[in-house]
Amino acid sequence: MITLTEENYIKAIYHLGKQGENNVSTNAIAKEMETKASSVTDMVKKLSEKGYADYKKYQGVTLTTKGKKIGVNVVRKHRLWEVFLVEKLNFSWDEVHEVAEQLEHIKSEKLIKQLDAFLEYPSHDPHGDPIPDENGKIKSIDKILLSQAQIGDVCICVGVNDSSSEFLKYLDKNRIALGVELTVVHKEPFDNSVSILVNSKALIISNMIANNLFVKVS
Amino acid sequence: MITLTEENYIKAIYHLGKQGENNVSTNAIAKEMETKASSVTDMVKKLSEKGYADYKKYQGVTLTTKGKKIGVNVVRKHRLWEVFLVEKLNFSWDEVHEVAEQLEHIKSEKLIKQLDAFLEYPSHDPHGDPIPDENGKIKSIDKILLSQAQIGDVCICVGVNDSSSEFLKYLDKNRIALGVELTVVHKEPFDNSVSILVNSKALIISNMIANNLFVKVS
DNA sequence: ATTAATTTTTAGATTAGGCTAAAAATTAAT
DNA sequence: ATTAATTTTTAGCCTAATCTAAAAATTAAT
Repeated sequence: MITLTEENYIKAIYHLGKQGENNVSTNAIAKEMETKASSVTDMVKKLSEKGYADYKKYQGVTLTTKGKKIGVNVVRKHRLWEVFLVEKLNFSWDEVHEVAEQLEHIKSEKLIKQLDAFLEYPSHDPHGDPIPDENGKIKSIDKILLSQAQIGDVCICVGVNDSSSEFLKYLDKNRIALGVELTVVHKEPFDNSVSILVNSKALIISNMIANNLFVKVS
Repeated sequence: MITLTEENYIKAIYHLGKQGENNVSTNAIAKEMETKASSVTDMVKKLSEKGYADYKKYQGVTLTTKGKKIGVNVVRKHRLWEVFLVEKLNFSWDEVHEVAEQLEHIKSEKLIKQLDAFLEYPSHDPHGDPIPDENGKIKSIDKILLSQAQIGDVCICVGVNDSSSEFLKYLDKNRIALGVELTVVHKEPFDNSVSILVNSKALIISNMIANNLFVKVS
C-alpha cells in the first residue's frame, strides 16, 4: 500500500519532471513540498526501494513507469474533482485547489469512474489543464502564452499557467475567463506589456500576466 | 489541528456512547477501532488533554461538547457523502460505506454546505439513518425493529440496524428497500421468525433479520 | 472476604515522517 | 587546478501512533 505522503512526493516529482521524464533534484522537491532536503533524500530512497522511482545519489530522481502511473492518476483525480467543485458545487476557479488536494487521495476506482461519467467525461479542468484519461493518456492542445502572440492575433483564452488565487481573481476582475476572445492590439517593447481588446474593451496587460495566460490563436 | 486518527477515535466514542452520552470503555473502543486497549488508553489521554473528552483512569471516557461537535459533524459528512454516492454516482447501498469513510475526513466547510444544497438537503442517508443538520441537530423518527411489530401491522421499511454488505445484499435479493411496505402475517414463537407480505409475496424472515430492520407502523 | 478473572494501564520498542547540524560530493569561480 | 559555494547526504534526535508484555485496578465468584 502506498501512503498519502508517498503519493504526494510522487505527485511533486511528476510535476517537476514535466510528466516525470527528466531528473528532478532533491532541492527542487524540497521546495515544492515545503520540506527539508534531508527529508527528501530519505523519502526518495524509500520510493526507489518500493519501485516507484529511480534514484542515484547526488544524481536526482525520475519516476519509473509504476511511479508515473500513480502520478498521472493523482493528477486525473485532482482535475476531475476540480471540475466537480466548479460545475456542481458552485465553487469558483480560485477556490478549488485546496479541497482538490484532499479529494485527490481518496482511493476508489469506482468513485473516479463514476465521477468522470457524472461530469460527462470532461477534457479539461477549470484552469484549462487537460484531464488524463483512465489509461493516463493526456491530449494536449497547441496553446501558446499570450506573451508569444503577435499583434493582430485573435485568440481564445484556454488556460492559465499560474493558478494562484490572486492571479485568478485578477482575471475575474477583468472579465477574462476560459473561452473568452482576446485580440492583440499592441505589444510594448519597453516593458513587454500587451494591449488587448477583450469583451470589446481595451486593456493593457503586464508581461507577468501575459506570461501566465495560455491562448489558442484562431 | 485535529488529526485523522483523533477524528476516528472521536467518531468511535460518539457511536459507542449513543451520541456520546454514556461512558465508553477502553475495550469497547479497542474493538470498534480494531486496535489494542493500550493504544486506546494513550489516545484517550490525548483526547482528554486536548479537550475533546473527559477521561478518568479505569472509568471510561465521554466526549465533551467540543468532542461531540466533531463527532456529529463527521457523521453528517459521512451520511451526506453516502447520499451523493447513491443518488449521483449510482453506487448501491452496500458499496458506499468504505468510500464514505474516506470522504468524511475532507476538511472544507464550503464543500459540505454546497454538497448539502446540491443534494437538496436530504434528511436521511441510503440506510435510513438521519443526517444531522449543520448545527448537529438530529431529528429522529419513531421507528421500531420489525421484530417488535405486531401481527397485522402494516409498516414501511425505514432503516437498517446492520449495514453490512451481506445484510444489504440479502435485502436486495428479497426486494426489500427503504420505503417498501411490509405486512406482518405471523410471528413464530419457537424461533421468533416473522412471516411477512412484501411486494404481494409471502416471505419468512429470521429473527436475526427482523432484529436488523427498522420499520414505521402506519 | 479472599481468590480468580477480566479490564485497564504502564513501560519499553517500533515505524513513518520530519528536523538540525555536520560531512561529503558536486558545481562554480577564480 | 585549486578554492569557494552550493547541493546532497548522513547521523542522530523527535513526535504520532502503534504494538507486546507485565503490572495494577476493578469486577466476579466462591
